[in-house]
Amino acid sequence: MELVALRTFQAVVEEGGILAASRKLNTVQSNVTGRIRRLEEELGAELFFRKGRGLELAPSGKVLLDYARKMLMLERQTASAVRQVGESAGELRIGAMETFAALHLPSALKAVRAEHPGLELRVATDTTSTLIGKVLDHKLDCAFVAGPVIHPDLQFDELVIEELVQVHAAGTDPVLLPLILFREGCAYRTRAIAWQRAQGHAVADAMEFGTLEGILGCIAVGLGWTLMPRRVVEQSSHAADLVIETVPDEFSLVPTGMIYLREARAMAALKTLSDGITASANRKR
Amino acid sequence: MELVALRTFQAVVEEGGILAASRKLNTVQSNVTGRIRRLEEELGAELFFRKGRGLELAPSGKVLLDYARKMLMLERQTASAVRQVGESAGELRIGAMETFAALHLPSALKAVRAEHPGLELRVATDTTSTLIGKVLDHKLDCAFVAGPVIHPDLQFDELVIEELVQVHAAGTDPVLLPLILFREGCAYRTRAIAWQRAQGHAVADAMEFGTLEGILGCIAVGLGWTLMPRRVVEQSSHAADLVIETVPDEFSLVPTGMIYLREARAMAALKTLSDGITASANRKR
DNA sequence: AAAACAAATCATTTGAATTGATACTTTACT
DNA sequence: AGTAAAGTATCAATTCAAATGATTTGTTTT
Repeated sequence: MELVALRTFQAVVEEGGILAASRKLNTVQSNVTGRIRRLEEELGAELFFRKGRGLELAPSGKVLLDYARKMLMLERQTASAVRQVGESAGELRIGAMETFAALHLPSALKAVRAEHPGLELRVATDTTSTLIGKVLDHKLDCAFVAGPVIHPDLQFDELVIEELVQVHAAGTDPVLLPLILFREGCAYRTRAIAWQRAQGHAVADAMEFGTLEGILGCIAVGLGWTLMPRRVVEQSSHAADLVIETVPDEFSLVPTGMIYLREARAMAALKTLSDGITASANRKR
Repeated sequence: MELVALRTFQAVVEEGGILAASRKLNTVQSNVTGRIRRLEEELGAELFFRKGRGLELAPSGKVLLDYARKMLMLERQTASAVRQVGESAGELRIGAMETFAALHLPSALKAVRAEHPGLELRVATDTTSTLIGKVLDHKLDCAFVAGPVIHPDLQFDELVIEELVQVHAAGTDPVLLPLILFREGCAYRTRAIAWQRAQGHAVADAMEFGTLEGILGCIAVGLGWTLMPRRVVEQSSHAADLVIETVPDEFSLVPTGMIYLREARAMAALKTLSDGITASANRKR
């Protein structure tokens, strides 16, 4: 099976016919007919029902269409990922949860810049689950996420233990307010919900929000409450308006660390980076 | 990019050289050299470092290797999935959680057999998450899983609400015993753990076990406790030795239903099947 | 220095995919 | 019914990209 065949097949389905597909693919009709026929021979399956004029997708075809889409998607990803490696030589692509980026990255990045002056640094913030996927796909060289992460291809080095606290505005009662959280996949989300359950509170409708300062701003004006690392709240520009409540250890303590592919390039820079994190964490303690 | 190129690339990496790869692929050395060179041109990346005699995988190559493996894996899956469709004409492939299979399937299958006499029935038991994957990959026509399932390509029809109860052996204290559960991905697992947390109990080390009767057997001799649908326990051959404790609604009630691809073939048989389930559930109530 | 091994290069060949023309089938219109 | 239009299948001729086999270049090993 070759990808040309799958590209052709997909075009026929999407254009609704062989002639239309041939135009889209800049080739002639007989060519498309032939490629489809060979694909059918190879798979030993009838992909289309021939109806004199026009085709109708057969059951096998529907199945193949799903897989063809996956493969062609993967082909595009492959090409872009491999090209990126070249472009990202001398580049360190770092991912981090937004809270982590705000709290720990700045000083650590300074250390990396000092030790590896030629290295360009890129930082992308996202949720833990998305970051894990991006590291696995070589889209990022490393990422700072809530742990523990257990995966055969990934190394997880625990660096700090983050203390989550409950935050709400002065003069409001969090029990009555909705939970405000990052979008789907946020590692603190499950903690917040588990804690609520444990307290016997129904979980109030959770709002989702994209940015850290945005969440704290909403909370400061009394729109809701959230669970967030203590130091993030203390550093925030809204700190004056916010009330911090401690949370039992089993819900509050989150091991947080760096993940990277076990067979990583740029090991030296990664070491500098993680050392920078632990150094700055110790200074703050 | 074509799959021959990726197959060649993979062979070179795995055999550790172009000559060895050429032998494996039943072709000549210059051929392999050419395919690799063209792949490098197309991707605009150096995949190997040439060291006079022998090659060394370059960073871009490492990335490509990961993706090549994924694609070639997907190619095999594609071929087998498409071939299966042909073979499985006149076949209904059903997946179910083991508990569900024991409890609800038998009578429903009888109904299907009566209405569609020619249809061959296959049943595979697995965990909810695995079953979802298999339905998405067209490996199964439908599956009975713990809901709710929210996915753009899947239809989830809720059929029954399962009541989970705590089970342990007469004369034992479940608080002191380990939790016994199905393997990773079991939908009742998170329930059991959430409930334990809510009660303020530490979650005792969970044991994992493959079969339903196996779990109940272990529990009957006092090895642990578990969370399981009430009717399964009542029907079990070990029922006499087991003690049932009710669990608060928010942890015990599990919406359970049938999933299938929105664009499913064999709609008629699926309807018969789900009707059979609801009919038998009503009879039991 | 010679032998052995591995990869790159290149002229030549081969064959699988493409082309272009033609035949066939259904649908739409008069 | 008759005809035009639109779509697909088939097939001989062609083409071009990939495969071949021999040669060259470079690196280890002895």
